[in-house]
Amino acid sequence: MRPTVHDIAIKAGVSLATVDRVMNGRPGVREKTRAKVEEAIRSLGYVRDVAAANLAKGRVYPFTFILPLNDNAFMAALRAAVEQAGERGRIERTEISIIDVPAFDGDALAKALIAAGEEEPAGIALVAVDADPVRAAVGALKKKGIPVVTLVSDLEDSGRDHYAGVDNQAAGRTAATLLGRFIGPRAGRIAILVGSLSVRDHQNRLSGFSEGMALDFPNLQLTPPMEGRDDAAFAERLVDEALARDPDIIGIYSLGAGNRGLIAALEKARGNGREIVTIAHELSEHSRAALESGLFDAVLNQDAGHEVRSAIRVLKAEADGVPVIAAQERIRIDIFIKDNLP
Amino acid sequence: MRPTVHDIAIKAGVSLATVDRVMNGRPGVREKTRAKVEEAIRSLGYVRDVAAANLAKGRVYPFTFILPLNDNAFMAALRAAVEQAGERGRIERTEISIIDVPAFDGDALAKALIAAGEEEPAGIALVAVDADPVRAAVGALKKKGIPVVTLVSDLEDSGRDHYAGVDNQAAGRTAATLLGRFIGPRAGRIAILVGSLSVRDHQNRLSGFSEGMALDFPNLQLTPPMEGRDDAAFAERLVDEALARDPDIIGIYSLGAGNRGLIAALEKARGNGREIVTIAHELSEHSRAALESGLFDAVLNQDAGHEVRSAIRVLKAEADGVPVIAAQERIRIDIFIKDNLP
DNA sequence: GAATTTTTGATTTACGTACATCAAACGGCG
DNA sequence: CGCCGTTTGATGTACGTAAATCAAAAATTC
Repeated sequence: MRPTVHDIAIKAGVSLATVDRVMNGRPGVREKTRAKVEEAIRSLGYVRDVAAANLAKGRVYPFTFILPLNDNAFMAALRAAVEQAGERGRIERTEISIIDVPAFDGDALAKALIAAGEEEPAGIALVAVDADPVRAAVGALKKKGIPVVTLVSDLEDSGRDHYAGVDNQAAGRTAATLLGRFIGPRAGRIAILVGSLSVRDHQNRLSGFSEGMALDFPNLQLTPPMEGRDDAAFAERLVDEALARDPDIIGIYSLGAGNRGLIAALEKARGNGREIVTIAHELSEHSRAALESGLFDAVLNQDAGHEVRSAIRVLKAEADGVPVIAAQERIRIDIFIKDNLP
Repeated sequence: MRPTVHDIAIKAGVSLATVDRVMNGRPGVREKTRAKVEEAIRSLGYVRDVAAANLAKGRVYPFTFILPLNDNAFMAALRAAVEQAGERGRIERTEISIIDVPAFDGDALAKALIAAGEEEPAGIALVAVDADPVRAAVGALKKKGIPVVTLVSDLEDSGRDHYAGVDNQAAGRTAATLLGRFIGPRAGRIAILVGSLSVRDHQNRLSGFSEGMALDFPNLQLTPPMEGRDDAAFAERLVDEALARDPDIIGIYSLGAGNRGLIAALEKARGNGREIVTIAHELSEHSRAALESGLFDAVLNQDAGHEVRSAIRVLKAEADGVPVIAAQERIRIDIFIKDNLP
């Protein structure tokens, strides 16, 4: 059997109460006694039974997720994943509340963070916007001892405990390699469709992509990125026009949301006998269908469910003061082609 | 607050003892009363606090993992993942014991299963070998009410509760698409390196690969599979010879273990100015280096850690009679290229 | 209607930990 | 020595569930 607090007490030759004082950092224990107890803990290999501890504390973990009001498929999936985690949470003693903030608005996010901190939750997860007020707000939360995890989009130099998301620079490079190799030795131009260049993730993807292309595929030239605003109709027109204007476009990298418009444009191109090698981001109903029909050649994906669950695991671990298994928390860049769809 | 058994008792107008009888399927409750209690459970949305229940039961989950004595990198990783899960298990109240069996020996595996069943564990995970005695043994375990999960390699029509592993047929098709597209329109021959054709997973991969190639890449012909026995030196010689014999080989699909020999052969080929597009399985130290140096073009991977953790989650859920989240338990076929290495 | 069986209630203990309270022992100080 | 503050012990309650016991009530049988 695993050792319990009783065993510790006996081994250390003290009472249960003293063990409790040591274990929970309560005052009124002589340094010498504390050392004795800690030695007993070490030598018996005692590990606190977290379930029992939480039961005793009657503890629930109130976590706050701050999500942008951004209605693309990925954000919808992310929100759904958080809500689902909230429902499952009854078993796991988590109580997840969601706070909505306008998308890409650093000041609003910072305000929301501060407000969320007032409630003294056991942890906060946010889809970060790269702005100094946000950084400051996160710093303030950390100073209050509240675990903070960034979700999907990171925030460097903010003191956040963890980033539950993918390396977007690497994602861009991955797209470059796949696109270049799928196209082969042919020369031509590559169109790039972004959501908005004001978003940090997209910037990173673009820079990784440009770097990878320049390095490995001199036969391919990049056209200036088109900002589709994650709006299907608008993106469709942009792609239509680009393809009409430039017959040398043989590949497209779409690194934002709004795949529907792109798909519509590609369908028209195919109707005209033109096949464009295309790589897009985020697996959804639409991008999945596009993979299966051959309109998309590959889709890079970050699993929203994994990200949310990872964020919760990390927040819980931080709240419990338990170490996290880093390998389990690394969010992968998934490559999907028509054959390995889940 | 979430409802407790007390709330159920009050709501149903019965005593705690009766609620307990209903919840744990104990006898001595009239059908009418049982219905009343169940209605109260439903209407209050009661969910049993599993942590508290386990605490009360003093329950530990003794799980048995039956692993083949097979010393390739993947099996080593799998074993390590199981052992690591065993150590973490103290917190999660699992107690994992590992039983070794000779690789690919159906009779030995069946015997081990029966012996493991005698101990009445809370669940059994096995790397299945496709043989009737194994099927029968699994059937017997199920009849005893012991949850059974297949790991890495499935066993159809055996009544196992779950398969924690990838779809190897799909993996083969994925390899075909990647290899064909990386090679492009060139004509040539593809060499295939398997571990052993007596292994079910490899058969499935091969069949998926052949199918995918035949369908989409008529410019590429497959040479008969070489059996490398997962032995580095032997595989190296096989590949050396094949490349020397056949100058038209422009691609290799290695679907087994023993990547080291393949890598050595590819290095020599590169020395002779010959670049072979290569796709292999299982990410390891060596295959990772090969990706980075460009000797491998892609590696398909199943994450041993995910598989083990998934198997444990499922076994625990089965033991608790709790539903599993299917989406979380699906094991992906990971595609790695040099840019998205974890 | 009495005897018997089945169903239900009331109550207790336990799991491993947290937390609070009160008493006792200890130390140093004047 | 007595006083006072600190350290430690003893003890009890709680968390939500499991499991057991014994008594009481209800339903069934003859």
